Amino acid sequence: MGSVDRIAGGSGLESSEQRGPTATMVPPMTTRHRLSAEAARLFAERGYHGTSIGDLADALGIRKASIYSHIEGKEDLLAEIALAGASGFHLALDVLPDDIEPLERLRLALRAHLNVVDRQLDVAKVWLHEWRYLADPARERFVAERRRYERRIRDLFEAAISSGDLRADLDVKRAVLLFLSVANWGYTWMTPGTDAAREADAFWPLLLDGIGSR
Amino acid sequence: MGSVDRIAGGSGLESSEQRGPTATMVPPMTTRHRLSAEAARLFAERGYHGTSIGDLADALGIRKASIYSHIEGKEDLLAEIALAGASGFHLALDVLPDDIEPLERLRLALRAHLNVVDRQLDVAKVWLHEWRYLADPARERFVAERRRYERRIRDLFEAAISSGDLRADLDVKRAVLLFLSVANWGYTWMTPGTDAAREADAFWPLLLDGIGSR
DNA sequence: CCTACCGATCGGTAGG
DNA sequence: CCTACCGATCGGTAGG
Repeated sequence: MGSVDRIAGGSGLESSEQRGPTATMVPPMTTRHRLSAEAARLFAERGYHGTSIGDLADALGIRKASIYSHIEGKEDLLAEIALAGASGFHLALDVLPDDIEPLERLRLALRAHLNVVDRQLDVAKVWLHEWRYLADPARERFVAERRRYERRIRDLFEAAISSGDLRADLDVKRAVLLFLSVANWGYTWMTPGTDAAREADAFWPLLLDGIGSR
Repeated sequence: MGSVDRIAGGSGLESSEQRGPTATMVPPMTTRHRLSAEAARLFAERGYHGTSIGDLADALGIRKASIYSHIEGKEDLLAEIALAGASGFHLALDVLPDDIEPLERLRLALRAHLNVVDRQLDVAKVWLHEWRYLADPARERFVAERRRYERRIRDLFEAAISSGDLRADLDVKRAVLLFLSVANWGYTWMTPGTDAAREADAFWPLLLDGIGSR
């Protein structure tokens, strides 16, 4: 549980591998960072219950008992990754420009969300599926962060209605669900090479104007 | 593996509980049926790797060794449930009336999909998430069924474009993805009491006409 | 970071 | 459907 506090800005869970010869001066990853990254990768691939501490140790090239010098228990890793996912999505909204129209903000929010899914696919998968294996103090915190995120998306919708960019009679609850459906379903079809901004902009007119012929 | 063939029409996975005093003459559930239903329930709740054969035995009130008189291995159950999910979604499309306009068929397809999610929530969750723990002969069959389902939805879109009900310049690939996003994301917000047809009809104008103000 | 080890539980089998 | 049992692995600890 305690290790959750160790997440610094940027969460350090972006990638578990060093870049190739084109990138220069990338600092070495500490074992603690590699542990987080490998845990995200394995939890995403095999699931939390399908990944053993021994699997993690093998991935790091150390003995499994050594894992416990970094964490107190396996669930620490799940809590850390799930909350890092929440941080990633929140941060993506935080850095949105605020001198633009509400509808434009909403468009950029879709871009931002799909971008996080694409750039942190492992973390996003844990954020979507594995969080439910969290036990209660961490689980409650996670659920609160997720609800807060949904509220922030809803607020963007409300603002765009107030400004007249979206229909005044819009079914906000379901419009938010529609937005989140598209945004979260991205994990199924996005691969590391996907251009998230391009995809978001391709979905945007579908959402805005619909699929109908009129 | 072999037990997959035992799925009859309707799959028998609808519910693990007998009805209350209002329903009459409901035939007793065999242990084999209860095993499937409990497995779907537990796999949906705790995940495939988070559910032990002992958990299943406890849920049925028998010893875990007795489970093996019904299945050859734990994965049989996963294959059976995942493929029962595929059957459920396909069947829902099969029974759609074919003397109606393409766009109306598409609307009913959304109803049908959300209805399956609602009525077989446990099976739908396994169909969405747990299938990936399937090993290869069963996994390939599952993936083929899933692709076939997506193709059927795509065909409905193509037909509705041909008939002029949907825009001729529609981005079909992403429109299908939008449809499936909404349909599949339903598992997160639907509860046993949800009116699936009502929900589908509430999402429909959002999809058709969009959320924009024009 | 290691070796050595713990009790509990895992999926599964033998043989009724 | 049961009792009895299997080797392997689980998360985790002791003690360097």
